Formats: sequence, C-alpha cells, structure tokens
Amino acid sequence: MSLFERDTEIYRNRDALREDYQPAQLVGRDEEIQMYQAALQPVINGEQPNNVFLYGKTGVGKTAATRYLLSHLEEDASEYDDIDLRLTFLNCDGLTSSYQIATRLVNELRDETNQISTTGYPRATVYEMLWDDLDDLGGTNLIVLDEVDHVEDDSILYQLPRARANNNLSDAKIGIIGISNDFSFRDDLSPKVKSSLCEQEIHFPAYDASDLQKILEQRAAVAFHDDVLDDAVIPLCAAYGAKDAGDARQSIDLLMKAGDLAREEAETTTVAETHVEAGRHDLERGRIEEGISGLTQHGHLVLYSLLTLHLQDETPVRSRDVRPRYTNFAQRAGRDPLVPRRMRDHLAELAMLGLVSVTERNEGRRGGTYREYTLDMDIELILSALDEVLDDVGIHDSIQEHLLDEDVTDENTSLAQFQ
DNA sequence: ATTCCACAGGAATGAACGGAAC
DNA sequence: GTTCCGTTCATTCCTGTGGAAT
Repeated sequence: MSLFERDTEIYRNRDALREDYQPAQLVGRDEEIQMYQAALQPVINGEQPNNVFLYGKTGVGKTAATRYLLSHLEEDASEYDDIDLRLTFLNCDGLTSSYQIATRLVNELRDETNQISTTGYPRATVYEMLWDDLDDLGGTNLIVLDEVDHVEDDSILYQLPRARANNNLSDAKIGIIGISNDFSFRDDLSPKVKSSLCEQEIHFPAYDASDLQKILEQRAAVAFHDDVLDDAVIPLCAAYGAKDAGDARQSIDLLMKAGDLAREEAETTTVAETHVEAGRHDLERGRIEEGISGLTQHGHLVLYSLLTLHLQDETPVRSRDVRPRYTNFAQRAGRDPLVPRRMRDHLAELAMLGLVSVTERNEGRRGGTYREYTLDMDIELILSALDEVLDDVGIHDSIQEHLLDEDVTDENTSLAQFQ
C-alpha cells in the first residue's frame, strides 16, 4: 500500500488557480489592454519606449495584463532582427528605498555567478554599476516595477528615465513600467518624476461582482472537473471578492482554498458553500498571522495590551489609556517601555494592518482631539497568532499569569505612572 | 469670533547593526 | 582591524487641528 496516492477527484488542473497561471484571455479588461498595447507600440517600431504607469487596487489585473502583453511583445519583437528587447521584472514589495531597487536591478541584469550584495555599497556606486550593466547589454530594456508605491523615495524613478539624457547611457534604451496599488502615490511624486514616469497612464478600475464571476468561471472550467462545484460556490466567492474592493486574486485564492478543503475531506467529491466559508476563515487567519509576525516585540506588546483591554470591555480605548497597560506588559517582559509618541506609531501600524480600527473623536475645548482604537478581528485568531511570537519573546508566561490573575490588572495599571 | 484642549503626526536626530572596501 | 554606507527602530521637539467652551 502506498503512502501517497494521486488525488484527482476534484481538480482537473489546480495550477489554473495559482497566481502564476496565465489565462489565454483576460476577462473584462479590453479597454485597458488596448491602451496598454498602444503605449508599447514604440518598442516594435524601434523607438524610445514610453514610460507607462498603471494604477488600480490590488487584484484588478494590472500585473496579469502586463505579463500577458509583454510576453506577446517579446514574441513579436523577436521577428525583427534590429530589436533586442530585454524585459526585467521587479516586484518592489518589501523594498523601501531606491537604493534597494537599484541593487536588485543590478542583480536581475547579472548572471547568478556575479551577484552583488544588497547592502554596503555607496549609493552612487550602485547606480554606476546599473548604468554600466545596462549599457553593456544595450538594446531596448523594459523595466517593470511592480508595486512601486512601496518605495519611499523617488530618486530611482527620477534617475532611470533620465539616464540617457544625463549621458549615463549611450547604447541602451530604457522604458519604465510602474505599477501601483495606491492611487495617491502618483500625486505624491515630485513634479519632475511625475512628468517623466507618467507619460502614459492607465487606470484599472475594480472588478464588479459579475466581472469576478466571469473570471472565476473561466478559471474553474480549467481547474475543476465538471459538476464538482455547487452552484452557489462561484457567486459566493465573487461576492466576497467584490466586497473586498473587487480583488480577483482574493476571489481566486478563496476558490482554491475551498477546493483544497473539499479535497482534504475523504468522502467529499463536491465543493460546497461550507467549504467557502471555512476557506475564508483560513485565509483570514493566514493574513493575520503574516501581519503579526512582521511586527516588532513592542508592536506585539501594544497589540496584546489592546487585546486584554478588549477582553475587559474597555475598548474602544484612546492611546492615553492603552499606555499604562502597555507599560506594565513591557516591564513584565523585561523591556524598557517606549515613549508615548512611538507607542502611537505602533498603534497606527496595527490600524494599517487592519487588525485594529480607529475612530477620530473630538471633545472640543475640554477634551481636544484624540483617537479611539478597537480590535477589528476575531480575538481567537489574534490570540493564536500572538501565541507563537510571544513564546519566542519569552513574555508568554508572565502574560498568561496576568490573564489569570484578574485583580492585578486594575490595581497595578491604575497605579502605573504616566511616563 | 476667539480660545484652547489633547492629541495626531511630521521632522530632525541618533544608536545599533550588517556589509563592503581599504 | 577601521572607516564608510544604508537601514531600522527609537527619542525629542515641534506644528497642526476640529470643535466645545468662552
């Protein structure tokens, strides 16, 4: 008897639901594709490529459209001998500075044996390497910067389009394709960058529920066997996706998760609504865990403070009232408590992750303006995610003890000094 | 209309750290 | 080893702000 057996009851081809799957046709993006294609036309004509800027929320097909068009472009360009086209993809997620972008670009252009470290060099040196590499390779270079809004300074966005004008390059032609999830990113760019980077702008609107449904049907037809999905499954996934800002990626992930859950059940041969609901729960947990694991210890302490306050029905709570609880925890964990300003930064970060929601309040002359924080996620989920990290930090025991010993909370924290 | 509370959050600065170059 | 360099996380100081109280 074999330990592993092939399991094909439900999926025909599960890969069709993965992020890297390239569908033959993009649903509902005809207009955008057409504009995009026109913007890329100069490449085929052997002219200086346009810089293109795409914006729209996550999961509305920006990256998919880019992959789709560029693979066609690459194919078609190979028909012409005088066009030497090179595509460089770089996802800027996790990168915060132009410096980091520049080092990654250098590494993308070089082969495996010749990579550079991503730290240590002076900024100018990295730019030098970049220009030298680009010029050595020559030809037409299209550089795709996905999620550019993550980078906080725009020096590279200024330098790249102007490299030729500044005589840093003589042989290579460069076109930048910037992809941003954040519409305000464009407005925050300095005027000189905006004018060069945003020569051609294409806006991708969010999908509505019926677009999402068509997309899901297209993928499901490839991914699942016929009649495996309950009728309600696709509309339900589409509805959740439409609710969360028209995000196709999220809908497809949800569909895949539901399929996986159904497959794991031994006797099950169809995917039902309950699988979708359970899948949603699982995905949510994953997002929370990911967000929480990226926080610093003090971030965890602040979150835990909010959590215990929530359990005592003291939320919504203003930052002033979080502070004594947080100070207490920090001391129990053997850490110096952070200054209030910094603690507010951590609260703001929790809000950004969507773990905590914020309401601004204003009591006027008597009370001034302040913000109230309240937990926005299932407590169980946060607790289980926190559980893992707090163990590492070594404050887990003291907090458990704190939770069990309910008297301590009120006594100690009310006495705890303000900074 | 003016005053003013209590906080939000920007800006400047610094310490610690990992890596490159000498 | 020492000296640069960039990044991250923190502190300190500061200006901005909406609306009840005057």
